[in-house]
Amino acid sequence: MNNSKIRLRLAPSPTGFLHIGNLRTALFSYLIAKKLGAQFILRIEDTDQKREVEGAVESLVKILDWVGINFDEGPHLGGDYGPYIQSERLSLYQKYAEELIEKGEAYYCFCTAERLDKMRAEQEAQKMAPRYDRACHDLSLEEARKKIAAGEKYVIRQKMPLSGEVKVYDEMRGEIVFKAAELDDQVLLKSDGFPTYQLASVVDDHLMEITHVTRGAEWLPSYPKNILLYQSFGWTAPKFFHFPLILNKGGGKLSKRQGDVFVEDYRSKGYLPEAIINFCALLGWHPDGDKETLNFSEIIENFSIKNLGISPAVFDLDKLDFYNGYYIRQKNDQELTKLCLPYLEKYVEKINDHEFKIIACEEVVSLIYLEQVIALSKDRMKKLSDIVELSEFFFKEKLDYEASILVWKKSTAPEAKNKLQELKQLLENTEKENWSKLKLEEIIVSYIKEKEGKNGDYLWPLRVALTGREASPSPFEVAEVLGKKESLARIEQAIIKL
RNA sequence: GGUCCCUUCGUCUAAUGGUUAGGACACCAGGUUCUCAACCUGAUAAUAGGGGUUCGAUUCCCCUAGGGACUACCA
Repeated sequence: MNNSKIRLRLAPSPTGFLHIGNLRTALFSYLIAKKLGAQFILRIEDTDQKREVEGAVESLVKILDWVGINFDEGPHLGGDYGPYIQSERLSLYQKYAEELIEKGEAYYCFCTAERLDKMRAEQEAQKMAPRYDRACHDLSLEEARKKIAAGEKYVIRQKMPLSGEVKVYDEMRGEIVFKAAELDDQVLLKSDGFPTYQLASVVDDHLMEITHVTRGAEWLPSYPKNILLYQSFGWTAPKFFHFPLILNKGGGKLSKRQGDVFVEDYRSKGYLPEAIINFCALLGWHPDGDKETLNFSEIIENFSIKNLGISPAVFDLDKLDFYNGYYIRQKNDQELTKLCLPYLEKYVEKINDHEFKIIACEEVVSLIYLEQVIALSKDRMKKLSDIVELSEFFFKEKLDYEASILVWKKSTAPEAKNKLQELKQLLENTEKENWSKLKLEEIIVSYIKEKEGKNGDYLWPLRVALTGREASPSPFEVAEVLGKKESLARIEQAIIKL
Protein backbone atom coordinates (compact mmCIF):
# COMPACT_ATOMS: atom_id res chain seq x y z
CA MET A 1 0.00 0.00 0.00
CA ASN A 2 1.32 3.33 -1.04
CA ASN A 3 0.40 6.18 1.28
CA SER A 4 1.07 8.86 -1.29
CA LYS A 5 -1.46 7.42 -3.65
CA ILE A 6 -4.51 9.50 -4.49
CA ARG A 7 -7.71 7.69 -3.66
CA LEU A 8 -11.23 8.86 -4.34
CA ARG A 9 -14.43 7.10 -3.47
CA LEU A 10 -18.03 7.08 -4.46
CA ALA A 11 -20.18 6.11 -1.49
CA PRO A 12 -23.83 5.66 -2.40
CA SER A 13 -26.58 4.11 -0.36
CA PRO A 14 -28.24 1.08 -1.87
CA THR A 15 -31.75 2.45 -1.60
CA GLY A 16 -33.04 1.66 -5.07
CA PHE A 17 -32.40 3.12 -8.47
CA LEU A 18 -29.66 5.60 -9.21
CA HIS A 19 -30.81 9.18 -8.80
CA ILE A 20 -29.74 11.59 -11.52
CA GLY A 21 -28.11 13.76 -8.86
CA ASN A 22 -26.06 10.83 -7.68
CA LEU A 23 -25.08 10.10 -11.24
CA ARG A 24 -23.79 13.62 -11.63
CA THR A 25 -21.83 13.22 -8.39
CA ALA A 26 -20.49 9.92 -9.68
CA LEU A 27 -19.53 11.54 -12.98
CA PHE A 28 -17.68 14.46 -11.43
CA SER A 29 -16.00 12.14 -8.95
CA TYR A 30 -14.90 9.88 -11.77
CA LEU A 31 -13.64 12.83 -13.80
CA ILE A 32 -11.67 14.21 -10.89
CA ALA A 33 -10.24 10.75 -10.24
CA LYS A 34 -9.21 10.48 -13.88
CA LYS A 35 -7.70 13.93 -13.84
CA LEU A 36 -5.69 13.23 -10.68
CA GLY A 37 -4.74 9.74 -11.69
CA ALA A 38 -6.52 8.48 -8.60
CA GLN A 39 -7.83 5.09 -7.66
CA PHE A 40 -11.61 5.17 -7.91
CA ILE A 41 -13.38 3.20 -5.24
CA LEU A 42 -16.97 2.14 -4.76
CA ARG A 43 -18.11 1.80 -1.18
CA ILE A 44 -21.65 0.90 -0.23
CA GLU A 45 -23.15 2.83 2.66
CA ASP A 46 -25.84 0.48 3.84
CA THR A 47 -26.00 1.49 7.45
CA ASP A 48 -29.70 2.14 7.41
CA GLN A 49 -31.33 -1.24 7.45
CA LYS A 50 -34.79 0.21 7.03
CA ARG A 51 -34.05 1.75 3.68
CA GLU A 52 -32.11 -1.03 2.14
CA VAL A 53 -33.34 -2.41 -1.17
CA GLU A 54 -32.57 -5.87 -2.42
CA GLY A 55 -30.31 -6.03 -5.45
CA ALA A 56 -29.54 -2.34 -5.33
CA VAL A 57 -25.78 -2.81 -5.43
CA GLU A 58 -25.95 -4.90 -8.58
CA SER A 59 -28.24 -2.47 -10.33
CA LEU A 60 -26.05 0.42 -9.25
CA VAL A 61 -22.93 -1.14 -10.71
CA LYS A 62 -24.86 -2.08 -13.82
CA ILE A 63 -26.22 1.36 -14.53
CA LEU A 64 -22.89 3.06 -13.84
CA ASP A 65 -21.24 0.61 -16.17
CA TRP A 66 -23.89 1.39 -18.76
CA VAL A 67 -22.97 5.07 -18.78
CA GLY A 68 -19.29 4.22 -18.74
CA ILE A 69 -18.30 4.85 -15.14
CA ASN A 70 -16.26 2.07 -13.62
CA PHE A 71 -14.13 1.48 -10.58
CA ASP A 72 -10.74 0.23 -9.50
CA GLU A 73 -11.94 -1.21 -6.21
CA GLY A 74 -15.32 -2.09 -4.82
CA PRO A 75 -17.55 -4.86 -3.53
CA HIS A 76 -17.83 -6.33 -7.01
CA LEU A 77 -14.09 -6.07 -7.69
CA GLY A 78 -12.41 -6.56 -4.35
CA GLY A 79 -9.29 -4.68 -3.34
CA ASP A 80 -6.85 -4.24 -0.47
CA TYR A 81 -9.16 -2.12 1.65
CA GLY A 82 -12.24 -4.28 1.88
CA PRO A 83 -14.81 -5.15 2.77
CA TYR A 84 -16.39 -2.37 0.72
CA ILE A 85 -19.84 -2.77 2.21
CA GLN A 86 -20.33 -1.03 5.51
CA SER A 87 -22.69 -3.59 6.99
CA GLU A 88 -19.76 -5.99 6.82
CA ARG A 89 -17.58 -3.66 8.86
CA LEU A 90 -19.80 -3.15 11.91
CA SER A 91 -17.32 -4.17 14.59
CA LEU A 92 -14.94 -1.53 13.30
CA TYR A 93 -17.33 1.31 13.91
CA GLN A 94 -18.22 0.04 17.35
CA LYS A 95 -14.56 -0.08 18.26
CA TYR A 96 -13.93 3.46 17.05
CA ALA A 97 -17.04 4.77 18.78
CA GLU A 98 -15.80 3.30 22.03
CA GLU A 99 -12.43 4.88 21.41
CA LEU A 100 -14.15 8.25 21.22
CA ILE A 101 -15.87 7.55 24.53
CA GLU A 102 -12.51 6.80 26.11
CA LYS A 103 -11.15 10.05 24.78
CA GLY A 104 -14.10 11.98 26.13
CA GLU A 105 -15.11 13.06 22.63
CA ALA A 106 -18.38 11.18 22.72
CA TYR A 107 -20.88 9.96 25.29
CA TYR A 108 -23.55 7.37 25.86
CA CYS A 109 -27.10 8.58 25.53
CA PHE A 110 -30.11 6.73 26.88
CA CYS A 111 -32.85 9.07 25.73
CA THR A 112 -35.81 7.33 24.19
CA ALA A 113 -37.29 8.18 20.83
CA GLU A 114 -40.44 9.34 22.61
CA ARG A 115 -38.54 11.76 24.80
CA LEU A 116 -36.65 13.13 21.82
CA ASP A 117 -39.83 13.60 19.82
CA LYS A 118 -41.45 15.44 22.67
CA MET A 119 -38.37 17.57 23.20
CA ARG A 120 -38.27 18.55 19.55
CA ALA A 121 -41.96 19.35 19.47
CA GLU A 122 -41.54 21.67 22.42
CA GLN A 123 -38.53 23.35 20.89
CA GLU A 124 -40.41 23.97 17.70
CA ALA A 125 -43.42 25.28 19.54
CA GLN A 126 -41.12 27.81 21.18
CA LYS A 127 -39.61 28.70 17.79
CA MET A 128 -36.31 27.29 18.91
CA ALA A 129 -33.90 25.32 16.82
CA PRO A 130 -34.69 21.64 17.26
CA ARG A 131 -31.58 20.18 18.75
CA TYR A 132 -30.59 17.51 21.23
CA ASP A 133 -30.71 19.03 24.71
CA ARG A 134 -27.62 17.16 25.88
CA ALA A 135 -29.55 15.49 28.70
CA CYS A 136 -27.03 12.66 28.83
CA HIS A 137 -24.02 14.84 28.11
CA ASP A 138 -22.81 14.89 31.71
CA LEU A 139 -23.68 11.38 32.73
CA SER A 140 -20.62 9.81 34.31
CA LEU A 141 -19.03 6.88 32.58
CA GLU A 142 -19.68 4.60 35.58
CA GLU A 143 -23.35 5.49 35.62
CA ALA A 144 -23.61 4.92 31.92
CA ARG A 145 -21.87 1.55 32.09
CA LYS A 146 -24.22 0.53 34.90
CA LYS A 147 -27.23 1.32 32.73
CA ILE A 148 -25.75 -0.61 29.84
CA ALA A 149 -25.07 -3.57 32.10
CA ALA A 150 -28.69 -3.38 33.18
CA GLY A 151 -29.66 -3.82 29.54
CA GLU A 152 -30.70 -0.27 28.73
CA LYS A 153 -30.64 0.73 25.08
CA TYR A 154 -28.18 3.45 24.19
CA VAL A 155 -26.66 5.41 21.38
CA ILE A 156 -23.29 7.13 21.24
CA ARG A 157 -23.29 10.84 20.57
CA GLN A 158 -20.53 13.11 19.39
CA LYS A 159 -19.57 15.88 21.84
CA MET A 160 -19.60 19.20 20.05
CA PRO A 161 -17.77 22.26 21.29
CA LEU A 162 -20.17 24.58 23.11
CA SER A 163 -18.81 27.77 21.64
CA GLY A 164 -16.34 29.17 19.16
CA GLU A 165 -15.96 28.61 15.46
CA VAL A 166 -15.21 25.63 13.29
CA LYS A 167 -13.31 26.48 10.14
CA VAL A 168 -13.45 24.07 7.26
CA TYR A 169 -12.06 24.19 3.77
CA ASP A 170 -14.08 23.17 0.75
CA GLU A 171 -12.01 22.67 -2.41
CA MET A 172 -14.61 24.42 -4.50
CA ARG A 173 -15.71 27.24 -2.22
CA GLY A 174 -12.71 27.91 -0.01
CA GLU A 175 -12.92 28.47 3.74
CA ILE A 176 -16.29 28.22 5.43
CA VAL A 177 -16.78 29.22 9.04
CA PHE A 178 -19.45 27.61 11.20
CA LYS A 179 -20.70 28.61 14.62
CA ALA A 180 -19.86 25.68 16.85
CA ALA A 181 -22.75 26.34 19.20
CA GLU A 182 -25.19 25.49 16.43
CA LEU A 183 -23.78 22.01 15.97
CA ASP A 184 -25.93 19.18 17.25
CA ASP A 185 -24.51 16.37 19.37
CA GLN A 186 -25.29 13.96 16.60
CA VAL A 187 -25.64 10.22 16.96
CA LEU A 188 -22.60 8.27 15.82
CA LEU A 189 -23.62 4.79 16.80
CA LYS A 190 -27.26 3.78 16.77
CA SER A 191 -28.92 1.57 19.34
CA ASP A 192 -28.97 -1.32 16.88
CA GLY A 193 -25.18 -1.24 16.81
CA PHE A 194 -25.05 0.26 13.34
CA PRO A 195 -23.08 3.45 12.81
CA THR A 196 -24.64 6.53 11.29
CA TYR A 197 -23.31 7.88 8.02
CA GLN A 198 -21.35 10.48 9.97
CA LEU A 199 -19.27 7.93 11.84
CA ALA A 200 -19.03 5.28 9.17
CA SER A 201 -17.91 7.57 6.38
CA VAL A 202 -15.19 9.19 8.47
CA VAL A 203 -13.89 5.87 9.79
CA ASP A 204 -13.94 4.27 6.37
CA ASP A 205 -12.44 7.22 4.55
CA HIS A 206 -9.60 7.08 7.03
CA LEU A 207 -9.17 3.33 6.95
CA MET A 208 -9.41 3.19 3.18
CA GLU A 209 -6.88 6.00 2.93
CA ILE A 210 -9.22 8.19 0.94
CA THR A 211 -7.52 11.44 -0.03
CA HIS A 212 -10.40 13.22 -1.78
CA VAL A 213 -14.01 13.13 -0.71
CA THR A 214 -16.59 14.15 -3.28
CA ARG A 215 -20.26 14.50 -2.37
CA GLY A 216 -23.31 16.65 -2.88
CA ALA A 217 -23.71 20.07 -1.33
CA GLU A 218 -26.46 18.74 0.93
CA TRP A 219 -23.56 17.55 3.10
CA LEU A 220 -22.10 21.00 3.62
CA PRO A 221 -23.97 21.58 6.91
CA SER A 222 -22.49 18.44 8.44
CA TYR A 223 -19.00 19.09 7.14
CA PRO A 224 -17.81 20.81 10.36
CA LYS A 225 -18.99 17.81 12.40
CA ASN A 226 -16.96 15.55 10.15
CA ILE A 227 -13.89 17.70 10.57
CA LEU A 228 -14.37 17.70 14.35
CA LEU A 229 -14.51 13.92 14.24
CA TYR A 230 -11.23 13.74 12.39
CA GLN A 231 -9.75 15.99 15.03
CA SER A 232 -11.15 13.86 17.83
CA PHE A 233 -9.54 10.79 16.33
CA GLY A 234 -6.34 12.66 15.60
CA TRP A 235 -6.59 11.85 11.93
CA THR A 236 -5.77 13.99 8.92
CA ALA A 237 -8.90 14.85 6.98
CA PRO A 238 -9.04 14.31 3.24
CA LYS A 239 -9.85 17.12 0.83
CA PHE A 240 -13.55 17.74 0.36
CA PHE A 241 -15.49 18.71 -2.76
CA HIS A 242 -19.16 19.55 -2.39
CA PHE A 243 -20.91 19.60 -5.75
CA PRO A 244 -23.80 22.00 -6.16
CA LEU A 245 -27.26 20.49 -6.09
CA ILE A 246 -29.37 19.75 -9.12
CA LEU A 247 -32.72 21.50 -8.84
CA ASN A 248 -36.19 20.87 -10.18
CA LYS A 249 -37.64 23.23 -12.72
CA GLY A 250 -39.46 25.09 -9.98
CA GLY A 251 -36.42 25.17 -7.71
CA GLY A 252 -35.75 22.75 -4.89
CA LYS A 253 -33.77 19.57 -4.76
CA LEU A 254 -34.50 17.28 -7.69
CA SER A 255 -37.28 15.00 -6.60
CA LYS A 256 -39.55 12.27 -7.85
CA ARG A 257 -42.58 14.51 -7.64
CA GLN A 258 -41.74 16.54 -10.71
CA GLY A 259 -40.86 13.80 -13.14
CA ASP A 260 -38.31 11.12 -13.51
CA VAL A 261 -35.21 11.27 -11.39
CA PHE A 262 -33.78 7.81 -11.85
CA VAL A 263 -31.25 7.05 -14.51
CA GLU A 264 -33.05 3.77 -15.12
CA ASP A 265 -36.19 5.74 -16.05
CA TYR A 266 -34.28 7.59 -18.72
CA ARG A 267 -32.64 4.45 -19.94
CA SER A 268 -35.93 2.67 -20.40
CA LYS A 269 -37.41 5.63 -22.25
CA GLY A 270 -34.56 5.44 -24.68
CA TYR A 271 -32.07 8.03 -23.59
CA LEU A 272 -28.54 7.21 -24.63
CA PRO A 273 -25.65 7.17 -22.16
CA GLU A 274 -23.77 9.64 -24.36
CA ALA A 275 -26.60 12.14 -23.99
CA ILE A 276 -27.02 11.64 -20.27
CA ILE A 277 -23.29 12.01 -19.67
CA ASN A 278 -22.93 15.06 -21.90
CA PHE A 279 -25.92 16.68 -20.26
CA CYS A 280 -24.87 15.93 -16.69
CA ALA A 281 -21.30 17.02 -17.30
CA LEU A 282 -22.49 20.46 -18.38
CA LEU A 283 -24.60 20.83 -15.26
CA GLY A 284 -21.94 22.58 -13.24
CA TRP A 285 -18.93 22.20 -15.45
CA HIS A 286 -17.97 23.76 -18.76
CA PRO A 287 -15.27 23.07 -21.30
CA ASP A 288 -12.78 25.76 -22.27
CA GLY A 289 -14.04 26.29 -25.80
CA ASP A 290 -17.50 26.78 -27.26
CA LYS A 291 -18.01 23.16 -28.25
CA GLU A 292 -20.68 21.74 -26.00
CA THR A 293 -21.41 18.43 -27.63
CA LEU A 294 -18.76 16.22 -26.13
CA ASN A 295 -18.58 12.47 -25.83
CA PHE A 296 -17.23 10.85 -22.70
CA SER A 297 -13.64 10.68 -23.84
CA GLU A 298 -13.73 14.31 -24.94
CA ILE A 299 -15.13 15.26 -21.56
CA ILE A 300 -12.37 13.36 -19.79
CA GLU A 301 -9.82 14.99 -22.03
CA ASN A 302 -11.16 18.50 -21.48
CA PHE A 303 -12.08 18.15 -17.84
CA SER A 304 -10.50 20.49 -15.34
CA ILE A 305 -11.36 21.03 -11.72
CA LYS A 306 -11.09 24.80 -12.05
CA ASN A 307 -14.00 24.82 -14.48
CA LEU A 308 -16.35 23.33 -11.94
CA GLY A 309 -19.10 25.69 -10.84
CA ILE A 310 -20.60 26.19 -7.40
CA SER A 311 -24.12 27.39 -8.05
CA PRO A 312 -27.06 24.99 -8.11
CA ALA A 313 -28.34 24.02 -11.56
CA VAL A 314 -31.86 23.41 -12.78
CA PHE A 315 -32.47 20.15 -14.59
CA ASP A 316 -33.73 21.07 -18.07
CA LEU A 317 -35.34 18.19 -19.89
CA ASP A 318 -35.40 20.11 -23.18
CA LYS A 319 -31.65 20.20 -23.19
CA LEU A 320 -31.38 16.50 -22.41
CA ASP A 321 -33.75 15.88 -25.32
CA PHE A 322 -31.57 17.94 -27.57
CA TYR A 323 -28.47 15.96 -26.68
CA ASN A 324 -30.31 12.70 -27.03
CA GLY A 325 -31.62 13.61 -30.47
CA TYR A 326 -28.15 14.71 -31.43
CA TYR A 327 -26.55 11.44 -30.36
CA ILE A 328 -29.30 9.42 -32.00
CA ARG A 329 -28.47 11.18 -35.26
CA GLN A 330 -24.83 10.30 -34.78
CA LYS A 331 -25.65 6.59 -34.84
CA ASN A 332 -25.51 4.72 -38.10
CA ASP A 333 -28.63 2.88 -39.22
CA GLN A 334 -27.39 -0.51 -38.08
CA GLU A 335 -26.55 0.65 -34.57
CA LEU A 336 -29.75 2.58 -34.22
CA THR A 337 -31.87 -0.32 -35.44
CA LYS A 338 -30.35 -2.55 -32.83
CA LEU A 339 -31.18 0.00 -30.16
CA CYS A 340 -34.74 0.51 -31.42
CA LEU A 341 -35.74 -3.11 -31.87
CA PRO A 342 -36.71 -3.69 -28.23
CA TYR A 343 -39.25 -0.87 -28.52
CA LEU A 344 -40.90 -2.46 -31.54
CA GLU A 345 -41.69 -5.84 -30.04
CA LYS A 346 -45.37 -5.09 -30.33
CA TYR A 347 -45.06 -4.88 -34.11
CA VAL A 348 -42.06 -6.93 -35.07
CA GLU A 349 -41.00 -10.39 -34.04
CA LYS A 350 -37.47 -11.61 -34.48
CA ILE A 351 -37.12 -14.84 -36.43
CA ASN A 352 -33.35 -14.87 -36.69
CA ASP A 353 -30.56 -12.32 -37.02
CA HIS A 354 -31.64 -11.34 -40.51
CA GLU A 355 -35.35 -11.97 -40.67
CA PHE A 356 -38.24 -10.49 -38.81
CA LYS A 357 -41.95 -11.00 -38.92
CA ILE A 358 -44.35 -8.10 -39.01
CA ILE A 359 -46.94 -9.31 -36.57
CA ALA A 360 -49.98 -7.58 -38.07
CA CYS A 361 -49.68 -9.11 -41.51
CA GLU A 362 -47.47 -12.13 -40.84
CA GLU A 363 -45.11 -10.88 -43.49
CA VAL A 364 -41.42 -11.67 -43.20
CA VAL A 365 -39.06 -8.78 -43.78
CA SER A 366 -35.31 -8.47 -43.72
CA LEU A 367 -33.18 -6.63 -41.24
CA ILE A 368 -32.36 -4.23 -44.04
CA TYR A 369 -36.03 -3.35 -44.30
CA LEU A 370 -36.10 -2.45 -40.62
CA GLU A 371 -32.95 -0.42 -41.00
CA GLN A 372 -34.63 1.55 -43.76
CA VAL A 373 -37.64 2.17 -41.56
CA ILE A 374 -35.45 3.33 -38.69
CA ALA A 375 -33.42 5.54 -41.01
CA LEU A 376 -36.56 7.44 -41.94
CA SER A 377 -37.34 8.15 -38.30
CA LYS A 378 -33.87 9.07 -37.19
CA ASP A 379 -34.10 12.84 -37.62
CA ARG A 380 -37.39 12.94 -35.80
CA MET A 381 -36.49 10.95 -32.70
CA LYS A 382 -35.77 12.58 -29.41
CA LYS A 383 -35.58 9.27 -27.63
CA LEU A 384 -35.54 5.68 -28.74
CA SER A 385 -39.09 5.03 -27.57
CA ASP A 386 -40.28 7.62 -30.10
CA ILE A 387 -39.61 5.03 -32.77
CA VAL A 388 -42.95 3.37 -32.01
CA GLU A 389 -45.03 6.42 -32.78
CA LEU A 390 -42.84 7.44 -35.70
CA SER A 391 -42.69 4.15 -37.54
CA GLU A 392 -45.81 2.22 -36.64
CA PHE A 393 -47.50 2.99 -39.97
CA PHE A 394 -44.99 0.68 -41.60
CA PHE A 395 -46.15 -2.19 -39.45
CA LYS A 396 -49.90 -1.84 -39.55
CA GLU A 397 -51.99 -3.85 -41.92
CA LYS A 398 -54.63 -1.21 -42.27
CA LEU A 399 -54.08 2.46 -41.65
CA ASP A 400 -56.62 4.18 -39.51
CA TYR A 401 -57.13 7.82 -40.42
CA GLU A 402 -59.81 10.32 -41.38
CA ALA A 403 -60.36 10.72 -45.11
CA SER A 404 -60.35 14.49 -44.64
CA ILE A 405 -56.63 14.56 -43.93
CA LEU A 406 -55.98 13.27 -47.43
CA VAL A 407 -56.98 16.66 -48.75
CA TRP A 408 -54.28 19.28 -49.03
CA LYS A 409 -55.21 22.59 -47.45
CA LYS A 410 -55.40 24.34 -50.85
CA SER A 411 -57.43 21.58 -52.46
CA THR A 412 -60.68 19.62 -52.32
CA ALA A 413 -61.64 15.99 -51.75
CA PRO A 414 -62.65 15.20 -55.34
CA GLU A 415 -59.41 16.72 -56.53
CA ALA A 416 -57.40 14.65 -54.08
CA LYS A 417 -59.17 11.56 -55.34
CA ASN A 418 -58.38 12.45 -58.93
CA LYS A 419 -54.74 13.03 -58.20
CA LEU A 420 -54.45 9.74 -56.36
CA GLN A 421 -56.01 7.92 -59.26
CA GLU A 422 -53.56 9.54 -61.64
CA LEU A 423 -50.67 8.64 -59.39
CA LYS A 424 -51.91 5.13 -59.02
CA GLN A 425 -51.86 4.69 -62.72
CA LEU A 426 -48.46 6.31 -63.02
CA LEU A 427 -47.00 4.09 -60.34
CA GLU A 428 -48.59 0.94 -61.66
CA ASN A 429 -46.68 1.59 -64.84
CA THR A 430 -43.45 2.24 -63.05
CA GLU A 431 -40.89 -0.50 -63.49
CA LYS A 432 -39.72 -2.32 -60.37
CA GLU A 433 -36.13 -1.27 -61.00
CA ASN A 434 -37.21 2.36 -60.88
CA TRP A 435 -38.76 1.89 -57.45
CA SER A 436 -36.28 3.97 -55.52
CA LYS A 437 -36.85 7.27 -53.81
CA LEU A 438 -34.72 9.18 -56.31
CA LYS A 439 -36.30 7.63 -59.38
CA LEU A 440 -39.79 7.90 -57.94
CA GLU A 441 -39.25 11.53 -57.18
CA GLU A 442 -37.96 12.13 -60.67
CA ILE A 443 -40.90 10.32 -62.25
CA ILE A 444 -43.60 11.84 -60.09
CA VAL A 445 -42.28 15.38 -60.08
CA SER A 446 -41.79 15.44 -63.85
CA TYR A 447 -45.30 14.07 -64.25
CA ILE A 448 -46.69 16.86 -62.10
CA LYS A 449 -44.73 19.39 -64.10
CA GLU A 450 -46.02 17.95 -67.32
CA LYS A 451 -49.57 18.26 -66.01
CA GLU A 452 -48.77 21.80 -64.84
CA GLY A 453 -49.99 20.81 -61.41
CA LYS A 454 -48.92 21.84 -57.95
CA ASN A 455 -46.66 19.54 -55.95
CA GLY A 456 -48.90 19.81 -52.92
CA ASP A 457 -51.97 18.66 -54.82
CA TYR A 458 -50.28 15.40 -55.57
CA LEU A 459 -47.66 14.84 -52.93
CA TRP A 460 -49.73 15.62 -49.87
CA PRO A 461 -52.48 13.08 -50.62
CA LEU A 462 -49.92 10.56 -51.75
CA ARG A 463 -47.94 10.89 -48.57
CA VAL A 464 -51.02 10.68 -46.36
CA ALA A 465 -52.23 7.67 -48.31
CA LEU A 466 -48.95 5.91 -47.66
CA THR A 467 -48.59 6.87 -44.00
CA GLY A 468 -52.00 7.78 -42.70
CA ARG A 469 -50.51 10.86 -41.07
CA GLU A 470 -50.30 14.56 -41.54
CA ALA A 471 -46.66 14.59 -40.49
CA SER A 472 -44.29 12.04 -41.88
CA PRO A 473 -41.24 11.50 -44.09
CA SER A 474 -41.60 12.25 -47.79
CA PRO A 475 -43.79 10.01 -49.97
CA PHE A 476 -40.81 8.95 -52.07
CA GLU A 477 -38.86 7.65 -49.13
CA VAL A 478 -41.87 5.88 -47.68
CA ALA A 479 -42.86 4.36 -51.01
CA GLU A 480 -39.36 3.05 -51.56
CA VAL A 481 -39.36 1.23 -48.24
CA LEU A 482 -42.95 0.03 -48.53
CA GLY A 483 -42.38 -1.40 -52.01
CA LYS A 484 -44.56 -1.21 -55.07
CA LYS A 485 -47.24 -3.65 -54.07
CA GLU A 486 -47.92 -2.26 -50.61
CA SER A 487 -47.69 1.32 -51.81
CA LEU A 488 -50.31 0.74 -54.48
CA ALA A 489 -52.54 -1.08 -52.03
CA ARG A 490 -52.41 1.90 -49.68
CA ILE A 491 -53.18 4.32 -52.49
CA GLU A 492 -56.14 2.18 -53.44
CA GLN A 493 -57.36 2.23 -49.84
CA ALA A 494 -57.16 6.01 -49.83
CA ILE A 495 -59.10 6.29 -53.07
CA ILE A 496 -61.86 4.15 -51.57
CA LYS A 497 -61.98 6.40 -48.51
CA LEU A 498 -62.50 9.53 -50.57
C1' G B 1 -36.82 29.85 13.64
C1' G B 2 -31.37 28.74 13.41
C1' U B 3 -26.89 27.44 10.61
C1' C B 4 -24.63 27.24 6.00
C1' C B 5 -24.53 27.71 0.63
C1' C B 6 -25.89 30.16 -3.92
C1' U B 7 -27.26 34.67 -7.31
C1' U B 8 -24.96 36.78 -15.46
C1' C B 9 -30.41 35.84 -20.93
C1' G B 10 -36.52 31.47 -19.48
C1' U B 11 -32.56 27.26 -18.62
C1' C B 12 -27.13 25.50 -18.54
C1' U B 13 -23.19 28.73 -18.56
C1' A B 14 -18.53 32.03 -20.54
C1' A B 15 -15.76 36.51 -19.67
C1' U B 16 -12.88 40.68 -17.69
C1' G B 17 -11.05 45.90 -12.86
C1' G B 18 -11.99 48.88 -19.19
C1' U B 19 -15.90 43.59 -24.13
C1' U B 20 -20.95 45.71 -28.93
C1' A B 21 -21.33 40.99 -21.81
C1' G B 22 -19.84 35.37 -25.63
C1' G B 23 -21.78 30.23 -26.44
C1' A B 24 -25.48 26.19 -25.93
C1' C B 25 -30.75 24.62 -25.17
C1' A B 26 -35.61 26.50 -25.51
C1' C B 27 -38.53 30.23 -27.91
C1' C B 28 -39.52 33.40 -32.35
C1' A B 29 -38.63 34.63 -37.64
C1' G B 30 -36.67 33.36 -42.38
C1' G B 31 -34.51 29.73 -45.89
C1' U B 32 -35.37 24.62 -47.68
C1' U B 33 -40.22 22.19 -48.49
C1' C B 34 -46.35 18.47 -50.03
C1' U B 35 -46.18 17.88 -44.10
C1' C B 36 -43.31 17.02 -39.72
C1' A B 37 -38.44 16.77 -38.61
C1' A B 38 -33.24 17.44 -39.66
C1' C B 39 -30.20 21.25 -41.58
C1' C B 40 -28.73 26.57 -42.58
C1' U B 41 -29.39 31.91 -41.42
C1' G B 42 -31.13 35.55 -38.30
C1' A B 43 -33.72 37.91 -34.08
C1' U B 44 -35.33 38.60 -28.96
C1' A B 45 -33.19 37.84 -24.24
C1' A B 46 -29.05 38.57 -18.59
C1' U B 47 -24.94 40.86 -14.81
C1' A B 48 -31.22 40.78 -8.26
C1' G B 49 -31.30 45.78 -5.48
C1' G B 50 -28.58 49.44 -2.53
C1' G B 51 -24.13 51.22 -0.73
C1' G B 52 -18.90 51.52 -0.86
C1' U B 53 -13.35 50.76 -3.02
C1' U B 54 -11.67 52.65 -7.81
C1' C B 55 -10.26 57.07 -13.07
C1' G B 56 -13.49 52.88 -14.17
C1' A B 57 -17.07 47.83 -11.65
C1' U B 58 -20.80 42.52 -13.95
C1' U B 59 -15.96 41.43 -11.70
C1' C B 60 -13.42 43.29 -5.03
C1' C B 61 -15.97 44.50 -0.04
C1' C B 62 -20.54 45.37 2.94
C1' C B 63 -25.81 45.36 3.50
C1' U B 64 -30.59 43.96 1.71
C1' A B 65 -33.57 40.76 -1.08
C1' G B 66 -34.52 36.17 -3.32
C1' G B 67 -33.62 31.01 -3.88
C1' G B 68 -31.72 26.47 -1.83
C1' A B 69 -29.75 22.85 1.60
C1' C B 70 -29.48 21.13 6.45
C1' U B 71 -31.77 21.10 11.07
C1' A B 72 -33.48 12.13 12.33
C1' C B 73 -31.03 6.35 16.20
C1' C B 74 -31.83 8.65 6.72
C1' A B 75 -28.01 8.95 3.75
